Amino acid sequence: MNLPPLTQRFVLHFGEMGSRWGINRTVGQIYALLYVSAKPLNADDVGEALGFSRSNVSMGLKELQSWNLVRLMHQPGDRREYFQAPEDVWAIFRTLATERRKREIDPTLSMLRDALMEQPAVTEDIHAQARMKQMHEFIERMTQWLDDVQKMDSATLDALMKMGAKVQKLLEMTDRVKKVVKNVSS
Amino acid sequence: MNLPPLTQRFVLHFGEMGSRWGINRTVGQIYALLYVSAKPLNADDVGEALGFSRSNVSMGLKELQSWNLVRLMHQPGDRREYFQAPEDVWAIFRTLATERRKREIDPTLSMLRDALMEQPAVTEDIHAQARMKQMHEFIERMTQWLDDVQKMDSATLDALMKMGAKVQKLLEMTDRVKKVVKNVSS
DNA sequence: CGATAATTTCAGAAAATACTGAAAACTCAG
DNA sequence: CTGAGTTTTCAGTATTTTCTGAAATTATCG
Repeated sequence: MNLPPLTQRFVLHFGEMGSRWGINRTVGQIYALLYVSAKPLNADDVGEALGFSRSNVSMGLKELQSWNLVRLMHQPGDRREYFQAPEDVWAIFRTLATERRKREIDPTLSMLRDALMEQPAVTEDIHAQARMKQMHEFIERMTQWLDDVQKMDSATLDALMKMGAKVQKLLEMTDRVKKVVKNVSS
Repeated sequence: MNLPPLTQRFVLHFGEMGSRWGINRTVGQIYALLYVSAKPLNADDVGEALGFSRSNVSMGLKELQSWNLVRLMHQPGDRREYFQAPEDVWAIFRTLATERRKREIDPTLSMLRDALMEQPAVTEDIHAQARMKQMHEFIERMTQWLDDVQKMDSATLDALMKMGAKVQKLLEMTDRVKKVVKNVSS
């Protein structure tokens, strides 16, 4: 690996981090490299920059494509495929959220739904089922909220997050306003 | 493994899921078992229920403790340690968020901060640093928001999430109200 | 303070995962 | 259609992670 110092630090860090997620070191490093690169890179560029075999890069890029995390493009007069990460960090985050949900949340929800339909046969399973119900409700609410949030554009989301805890105050205030309006009109 | 059917399905599912997160199968299964159990379990209970060696259970429980995901207790007249998962799913989620942040986000933030202080030496690193700045700002905003949210109690959070997209409408409405108030009073 | 019960550590075995080079498959210009 | 350029597949190897049993450590009872 022979990268400029800042890039190298970033790439190595994401390699390590990758393994804490389900993603492996190779994939983490490839994504980090694409993320900081000014120009799209082809598989050979990536392999050379990171010191991976060509086939390993191919696997890694395939994985990233399956996550929708890289865009594939072509340069005029060059047959090779070039890859780049999206510019917008918000967009990357959204993709990540969508994909993780598809892989982790949805299967869990479906398992829970199935389990909730069954009639528990033994005492222990009665309690277990009650616990599953709690978890199911929690996840349903969480994903419903995520759906709502995903529909907003980046600007609105940004505004909402900047408000942070103030949303709570807003909630209370709105409550008071509503009451006043009601009193006046009646 | 000899568990009642619903419990078994749940436990196996979380074992598989565990490996998609950084958590390994054993730890996933142990947590699932504790989560659905009506009573606290000791290490032998767990080992027998899941068919793991005593030492493996010990490792798994230690891991879960380091994540603050289990509570340790004692039964009167019994020397063994008993473990249970918290009742409140919200609380579990919060712990998970806190811990993942400590392990994944904070180190990344600190790496990014360091990298942003440096003077890039080559052209590529200038662009790389700009990208890191974007990521840093995004994560800062995200974690600030999480901090705010974590401070709310479960009920408020629940209300907020139920509103979902309506928060946006609320935002717009409040804007109008403010303008009206301003007009009236001037 | 022993003796006993319970937990933890740890070296090595077993299993799972990642990585490579070589070969196969695909793509496209001529 | 041919063949050079490119990407993908895959069997075997290397590496990492998980798991176990035995031994060491710690805690508690009498």
